[in-house]
Amino acid sequence: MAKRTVKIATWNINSVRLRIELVKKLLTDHKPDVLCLQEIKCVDDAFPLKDFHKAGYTHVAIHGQKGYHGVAIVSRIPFLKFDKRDFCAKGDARHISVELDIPGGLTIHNFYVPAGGDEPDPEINEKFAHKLAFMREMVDWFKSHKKKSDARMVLVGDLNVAPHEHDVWSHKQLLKIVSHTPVEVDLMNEIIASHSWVDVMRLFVKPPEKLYSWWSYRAKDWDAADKGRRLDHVWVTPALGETAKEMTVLREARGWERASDHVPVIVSFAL
DNA sequence: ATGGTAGTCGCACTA
Repeated sequence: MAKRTVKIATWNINSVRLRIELVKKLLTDHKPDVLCLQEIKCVDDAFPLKDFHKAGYTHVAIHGQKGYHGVAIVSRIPFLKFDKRDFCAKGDARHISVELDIPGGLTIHNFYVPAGGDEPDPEINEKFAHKLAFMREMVDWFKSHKKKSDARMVLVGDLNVAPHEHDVWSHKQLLKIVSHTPVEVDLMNEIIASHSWVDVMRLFVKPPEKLYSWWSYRAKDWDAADKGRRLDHVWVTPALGETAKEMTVLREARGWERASDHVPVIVSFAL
């Protein structure tokens, strides 16, 4: 049977309502089959559904929250089911998953991991404690909920951890900065081990080449300073590793007017 | 060592 190309994009949009025109530009220019959004910053009812419907994305799964966080998956491919989980049981909307209606099936998990505040000590910073607990729960949950359909899974999102030396502009200077501390990287590696997840972005851009998906709003000139971090990720289960054919980090999107501080990551799979 | 920017919802919080 002929392989079908399925293009999946992930983007921390930092308010989907404010940046709906940028989202539409991404959909028009790159035509992903599925777009996973983080930080939509609105409740389900306020999600700009009509814009997505007009653009051909008629299948939409939303896990929204007033003002903060929130994730969604919009798709041209129908869903067989969708699910969401309240990690850490505190009412935060940071996870949603769908199963795509394609031969062989495909489950997509979309995560927005807590940023974790500034101080990398869980004893004095409860936001960092929350981040570590969230990641610990990801490890436990992925280990304890194994089923047959897990063979074909994609995990995307803003994981708020830049794990490798070349995922940050200065490994040495960021070792004590939240997103690049050893305790976070260790936990991320435990999550990866839970399903032998494959880091798709790094299949295409090998170290020591730098790879970033986020540049702070606080830099005077983000492009010239280029003090980025790779906080956004696309992982697949081993059965899908060979199916990833193309990967784009849309750096130019950081320069768009009224940009998000994250840029889209787009991967094409031959499924 | 500090402060720099952005978004939402209100005038504090998260990132």
